[in-house]
Amino acid sequence: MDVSAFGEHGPVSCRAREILDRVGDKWSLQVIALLGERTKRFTELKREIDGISQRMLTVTLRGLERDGIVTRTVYPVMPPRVEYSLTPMGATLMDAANALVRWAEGHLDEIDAARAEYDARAAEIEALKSS
Amino acid sequence: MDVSAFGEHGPVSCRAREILDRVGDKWSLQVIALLGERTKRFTELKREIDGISQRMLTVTLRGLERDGIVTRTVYPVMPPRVEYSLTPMGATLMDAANALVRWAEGHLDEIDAARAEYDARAAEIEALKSS
DNA sequence: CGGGATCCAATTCGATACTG
DNA sequence: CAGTATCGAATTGGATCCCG
Repeated sequence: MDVSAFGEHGPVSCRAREILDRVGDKWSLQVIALLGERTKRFTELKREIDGISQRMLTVTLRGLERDGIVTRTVYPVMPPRVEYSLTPMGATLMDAANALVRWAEGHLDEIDAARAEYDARAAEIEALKSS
Repeated sequence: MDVSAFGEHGPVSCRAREILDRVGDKWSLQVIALLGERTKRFTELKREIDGISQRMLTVTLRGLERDGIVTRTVYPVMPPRVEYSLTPMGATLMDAANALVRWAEGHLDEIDAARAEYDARAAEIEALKSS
């Protein structure tokens, strides 16, 4: 197991966490995934991401734009037309995130099982305490 | 660009987000990284993770344990001795997370630069508005 | 030593209303 | 259409105290 990728003892992985804050937040990954398909407009993204509020889509896109992961192109027409797409750096991020997404999909059942067992055991212990 | 790993249109990536919530939270990744080195005790982890409170270390470890990512071994001695280590599944998660951590480390400078440029441009626009 | 329980502050996020 | 602004609810996390 190669631990060095996380840094010697902490500080580096601490820096890495800043990026995980970005990609790991509630919506960024889905936005990146959808923009990986192709350039999309604001409303298009909002329609495709179930449950996101307009506010959070704006906040998420601004954050990704600030970090150089997506580009925002405004066409000065009426009504306004704004298009979002991944930067080259954003595309490489999507590739890296794929490893984690694949892991998640591949272990969902295992995790569900682990949770069920853990919760069952916790309930058992709870039952013992009241007896 | 392979988008299929994120699912057809949303629901799957939604499930995947549950796992990113786990690995992407404030401390899990660092805990996993440290346990990747070797089995460690509670206090050892607390000492090595800068800034973590005892409460959050407990909460983080419980969550990882519930998901079957770490094991918790209690030795019934006085004073108490509790050891944590990665499960086999936890080890594979660490491998997957490495891709993202490497990406983060490799793009920190680029992201910092993008942020600086974005902020500078925002400040410029702000200056224009007040003139 | 390894927590559990509680309280409090900060942050996050959704709903709503308004705008060029 | 694509936002901005504001408010309040919910969540998160730190500090503190206590216990076996």
